[in-house]
Parts: sequence; C-alpha cells; structure tokens
Amino acid sequence: MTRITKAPEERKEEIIAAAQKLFLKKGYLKTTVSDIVKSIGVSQGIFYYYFPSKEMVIDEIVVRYMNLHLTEAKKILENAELSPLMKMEYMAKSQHKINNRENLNIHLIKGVDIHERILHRLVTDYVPLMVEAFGKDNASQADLKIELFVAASNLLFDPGLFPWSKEERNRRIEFMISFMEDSLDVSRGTFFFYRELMGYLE
Amino acid sequence: MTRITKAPEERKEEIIAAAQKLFLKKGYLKTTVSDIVKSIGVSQGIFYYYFPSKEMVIDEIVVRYMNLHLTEAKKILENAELSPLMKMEYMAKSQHKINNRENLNIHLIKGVDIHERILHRLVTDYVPLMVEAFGKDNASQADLKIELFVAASNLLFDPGLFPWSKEERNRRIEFMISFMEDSLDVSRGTFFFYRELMGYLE
Amino acid sequence: MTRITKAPEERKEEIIAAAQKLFLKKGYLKTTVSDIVKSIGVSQGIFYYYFPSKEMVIDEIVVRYMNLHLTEAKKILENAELSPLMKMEYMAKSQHKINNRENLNIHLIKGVDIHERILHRLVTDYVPLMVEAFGKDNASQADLKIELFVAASNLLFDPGLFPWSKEERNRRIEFMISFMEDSLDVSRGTFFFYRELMGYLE
Amino acid sequence: MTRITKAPEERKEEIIAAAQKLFLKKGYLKTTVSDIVKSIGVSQGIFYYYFPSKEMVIDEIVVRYMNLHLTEAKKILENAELSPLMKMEYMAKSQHKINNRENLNIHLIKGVDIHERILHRLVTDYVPLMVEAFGKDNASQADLKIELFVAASNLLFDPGLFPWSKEERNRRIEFMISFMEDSLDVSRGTFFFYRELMGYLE
DNA sequence: AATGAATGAGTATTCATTCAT
DNA sequence: TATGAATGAATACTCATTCAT
Repeated sequence: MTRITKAPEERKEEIIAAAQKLFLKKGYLKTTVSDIVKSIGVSQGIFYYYFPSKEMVIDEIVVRYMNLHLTEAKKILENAELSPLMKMEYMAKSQHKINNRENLNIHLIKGVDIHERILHRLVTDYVPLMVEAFGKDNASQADLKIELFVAASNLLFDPGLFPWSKEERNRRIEFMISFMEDSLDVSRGTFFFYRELMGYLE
Repeated sequence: MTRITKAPEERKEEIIAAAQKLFLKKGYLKTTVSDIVKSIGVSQGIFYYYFPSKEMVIDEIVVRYMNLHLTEAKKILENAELSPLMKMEYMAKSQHKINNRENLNIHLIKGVDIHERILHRLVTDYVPLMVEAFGKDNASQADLKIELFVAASNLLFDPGLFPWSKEERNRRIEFMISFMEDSLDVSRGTFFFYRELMGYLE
Repeated sequence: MTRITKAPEERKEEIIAAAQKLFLKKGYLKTTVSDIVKSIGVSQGIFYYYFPSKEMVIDEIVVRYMNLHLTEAKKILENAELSPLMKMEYMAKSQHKINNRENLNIHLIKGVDIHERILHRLVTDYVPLMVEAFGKDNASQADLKIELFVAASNLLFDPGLFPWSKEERNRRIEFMISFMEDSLDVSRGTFFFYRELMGYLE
Repeated sequence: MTRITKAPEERKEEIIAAAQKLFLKKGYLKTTVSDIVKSIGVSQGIFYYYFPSKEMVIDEIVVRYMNLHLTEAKKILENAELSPLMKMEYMAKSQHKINNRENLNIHLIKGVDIHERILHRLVTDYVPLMVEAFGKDNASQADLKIELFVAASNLLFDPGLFPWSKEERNRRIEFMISFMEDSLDVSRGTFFFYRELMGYLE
C-alpha cells in the first residue's frame, strides 16, 4: 500500500466517518476494525495509533453527535431575538435536520446499547437546554415534565423499537403534543412544530 | 461425567435458570454456553438439544419473565372484588415482588438490547392490562397517558442507566406520581403505592 | 413417539433406504444420523441397534448396490439361450436400468470416496462376469482390455467429474465404442448398445 | 510465542508445505488447522491471514502440484532437439521424479476427493501436452486414446485403490504398455519407459 | 505517521455414539 | 426392539490488539 501521510486530525476524522458509516450499515458488533480500515485504504495499525480500542470510536461518535446537537442548541439559546417558544421550535428543527443528514442518525446503530448511551446524554445534557429555552419558572416542575416527555418520546417514537402503523404513530404524536401543551400550560397548537421531529406521517 | 437423566421440562428449566443467573452476573455477551452448562454439571451438547442457539435462551427468558408478570396481572384483573385502583395497586405490588425475587430482575442483564425487548413487550402487552384495570372511559386518552408514564418510568428509573442520587431519584418519583395523578384525574395520594415500584429510597 | 415395532429386516431396510435417499440428496458427510432417523420417525438409538456406525451404512449400501448388479448379471450369464454378445448387451441394459431407478444411482453420492469404493468392486467383481460373457479365449487378453475400458469409462463418463458438452461427450462415446470393437476384434456396430449406458445424448 | 515475521510468500509456502505433509500423513479430514500451525510454530490466526479456509489450502496444493508437472512438461515440449517419443519419455520420467519427491505424491492424500480433483486436471490439462508430444496426426484419434490410457492407468495403478499383488500389477503394466503401443501404432518396446511410472516391481 | 504480518484467546455449534429405562 | 436424553470430543474460524520495521 502506498503510504499516504495526512494531518492527524484529518486522518482521525476520516476513520470516524468510515466507522460511523459502517456501524450504521452493519451494526457495531458486526463491523470489524478491519472493515473500517479497509474502507479507507489504510493499515490496521494506524487505527490503534488514533484510538485505544474499537469501543472508543463509538464513544467518540456519540460525543460528537451530541456536541453537534448541543452546539446548535446553545447558539439558538443565546439568540436574544428569539422568544422562548421560538427557541424551542428552532431547537426541534435543528435536531430534525441533524438526524436527517446522511450517516448521522446514529440512533439507528445497533449494537452495545448505543441507544441507551445517547438517551442518557440526551436527558442529562440536552434536556436542561430545552428547559432553559422554555424559560418559565419552575414552580410547575416544567423541567421534570420536559425530561419525561423527552424520555418517553425517544422510546415510543423509535421506529426500531416500536414499528407502529401510520395511524398508531400519528395518534400518539397528536396525543403527545397536546398532552405536552396542556401539561406545560401553553395554548393548543404551540408545539405543532414537534410533529416533524416525532415523525408524523402525512 | 455421570449421566443423570431428567424430565425434559425439568432439564430445560434448569438450563434457563442457570443461564439467567449467569447473564445477570456477567452479562449476556460475556456468558459462554460453556459457563452455563458447567454451572449445572451437564454436557455442552445437551444445551443444543434444548435450544437451537444461545440467543434463543435469552428470548425464552424474556418471554417467561413477561408471562410471569402477565399471569399475575390477569389474576388481579379478574378479581371482581377489587376496585380499579386496588387492581392497579395490586399489580404494582406484584411487579415489585417479581422483580425482587432472586435472579429475576432481568432488566439488569447487559447485552443485546434486553432492555429494549422487555420494554417493547411491556408497552404492547402489559400496558393494556393496566389500562383495563384503571377502568375509566378513554375520553381522556388514559391509555396513551399510561403508556407514556410506563415508558418514561422504565427509562428514567433504570438504575443501570441513570444512577441518580437519592435526592434526585426521590424528587423524580414524587413528581412522576403526582403528575400521573393529575393527568389521570385522580386525587392526590392515589398512586402513593407506586413509590416502592419506582424505587423510592427512604 | 409412539413405539412401532417392526421385523428387524424390514426396519433395517427402511433405515438403509432412508440413508441412501439422503446421501444422494445431501452427500454422505452432510447427512447426519439424526437426519436419517428423523426422516423415518424413529429414535437415534435404534440406528445403532442395527448398525455399528454411520460408516457401515454406506458400506452396506455399496454392497447391496453391487449385489443387485451382480445378481442380475449372473442370471444373464446363466441363460444358455443367449449368445455371448447378447449377454453383454443384456448386462449393459440391466446396469443402465438399475442406475436409473430412483435413488439408486449411488455413483452420485458425494462424500468419502464412494466412487472409489464402487469402482473397486466393479473392477474386481463385475468385470470378471463381463469377461465371462464375452466368452472368447483370453489369448488376446480380453480380460485386461475389458477391465481397462470399464475403468476408463467410469471415470471419463462420470458427469460429476467431467461435465463434457454434448458434442465432447458424444465424440468420446463413439470413440470408446469403436475402439472397444477394434481392440476386442468384433465387427463395428457390435457394441452399439453401450451408447445408452455411457450416456449418449441425442 | 516469539513473533517471527517473514516475507508473505515465504510464510505462505511454509504453511502449504506443512499442510501438505500432514495431509499426506493423516489425511485431509483428520488434519486440523491447529495441527498445521503448531507444526511450524505459528499462530492460528496467521493461517486465516493467508487462506480464507482450510479447503482453499488443498486447492492451492493441487494447483501447485499440477503446475509443477505442467511446467516441466512444457519445457520438454519446447525442446526442439527431442523427437516425439523422446519427449514422451522425458515427460514420463519427469512425472515419476516429481511424484517421488518427498511429500509430493499428493495422490495419496485421503479426504475430499483429492484424487478426483487431480485426475480431472490431469485429463484436461496434462493429456493435451502428451498428445502434442506424441505429435502424430489425429486421424487415428490418438488424443482420445491417450486420454483413455491416462485415465485407466491412473485408476488401475493407484495403489490406494487397487493393491494388486506384484504379479497382478506387473502383468497389467506389461499389458497396458503393449496395448498402448499397438493402439497408437508404434513398435513394441517404444513405451518401455512407462514401466517405471506405472510402478513396475522387479 | 504508517505498515501489515503476527498473535492468541475466544466460542458457538456439530454430531457420532452411548445408555438408562 | 425401541426410546430419546445425555455425552463430550472435536474444530473451523473470528477479530481486537500488538509490534517490528
């Protein structure tokens, strides 16, 4: 193999991208380190120059994925021109956009509890930003309500876990949205924008 | 090895029990078939006489675990002497009891998405029984509300996933219970009995 | 399983027939004893009541197959009304007929040198009968010539080994026949009847 | 185990040689991959770095064996100084020499139809070279005659298949040679040199 | 930074055969 | 004669990781 030297960061990115693609396609367990390096034409050894183990790659993927979401969310939060509800809407749209970028919906990776790792960080890191965006005082425990809605939505609307029919899914989405609106004491229709993120099917 | 013949059903139970114990201790992936058979002093071959693969054992474990819960729940449901809320309470207590029987809280098994398998059956099979117990007409979409609470609770109160501090945990449990009471339109205190099931720490 | 007792010889035949069928379909190595007994609905144990090992079954199959051929050949040989060449012709036709009875062309079994076992017995047991049928004095070493032709034919006309095209095959058959005729000093056309046995394609 | 790195081609040869030796001694089926690697003191993994499966090793062995024969035969064929009959003689001697080099007579390997694989390539690849060496025009179908003699000889003189007594063997060899001479229309004595290759016992 | 040959522990699964009943 | 649960040795193949160059 001809030796092609690259800047470390570039090479690392290359490996992560290749791994992510393969994890999505074949699952974490069925993707071998050999698969990854072959797909970008580098040697086995170089993988271990950049990562201490295969496991650390998935960790890094999850971290980057969450950072992507968090960075976007923070930008929105800091935008003083937006009203609380606009912030929530923008955050939802941002999430939806990221998840639909190619090879980026790592929710779909099958393997060693990837899903749980993401959910964990979602609840601990992302939910607080949503709560902040929502802005209301916490007398009504809006923080725990949002946490609850995020947790439930992520489970019930995970197509790998619950392959609802179109009708079942839509019914649940409509319910979830109005229930959120009532519980958080905002007027009906306010959270209409969540439909898309939850996967409403026309 | 001295040959000890047993009734098939007995032997099968024995293998399942041994597997369950080891899965809980070491996780599914790290438990080998060899571990299982050694632990009960039988040959490797007999395992495959009863199960086509290692994977099928975990399936069987989940099925039996759910059946245990469902059977108990159905008994309670059919008990005409109980009021709706009593039924819910009894069901909660039954769940708590089963999960605390030794080697039975298979929620804790790490490995190939055991958690997801259980959650799936919980939502599709167990929730309807809870809804039936609750009894109220569905004008208020109590079914979806219960589904939502079950999903969220299972995620947020999973100690493997969210190792909340005692305070964090208790706060969430109290919130969850009163939120359920309000949403389902029952008086405060009605669902006090859920504290135990959710793992309230005194 | 309901216990069905049969006359020993009958049961043995049943097992052999079942084995033969499966060996032909899946090959000797890929057919398990379990496959065999399942196909006739008896237990594992009974197999070993009749045969000391799996290997002995294939031996028995070869022996019976050869005996079938030999018995027919001997009948023909003893028929005083037939001329030498008629005997050869009848023997050829008899072979062809047996090999085309269902599940009987055990040449096609893949596995542990079945082919070689058959060839061996063909040369040692069957060739002498052909030589006797041919009848001529052995001044011309007709015995070794026939042996040679039988050996070569069995190899070159084995479709599993040499998948000749129709033209290649037919050319070889025509050559083989006329070469036999010339070598054994009989007139051209005498061995026309071998075409069928060798697999001439119209 | 101390790690000894070798040039890939060298290591591959080493594995093939070790496998060949063991296959000859114990047969293909009874030789395990573990046997092979242990015999040269390398790891199990390296075997699969060079070969996708155990089966591919025997394939490679047959290919190399035939290539050895074919290469020698081609050299002889191209030698313009040799007469046709000399070419045949040299080819026969070359074959005999190769087959008697240690560990090289892979005819003797027992297992998964090794013999048939070799015979197949012998007829399709080697026979044409013999026919070319023989040189005569094909009016007399010398090509098919040679093919026939090669096929028959390889079967009838295979000691694993037909363990003739010394007398039986010698009688057949003498017959085979004179029959070849007569059929191919060369004078008696011409093919005397085949005695050795066929295994004539003094 | 990079190569790629080498390691070696790991492991599910198969199956001929046995034997208590 | 027959059952079928039980044995246990056998083994090809995988793959994360290491390391000499």
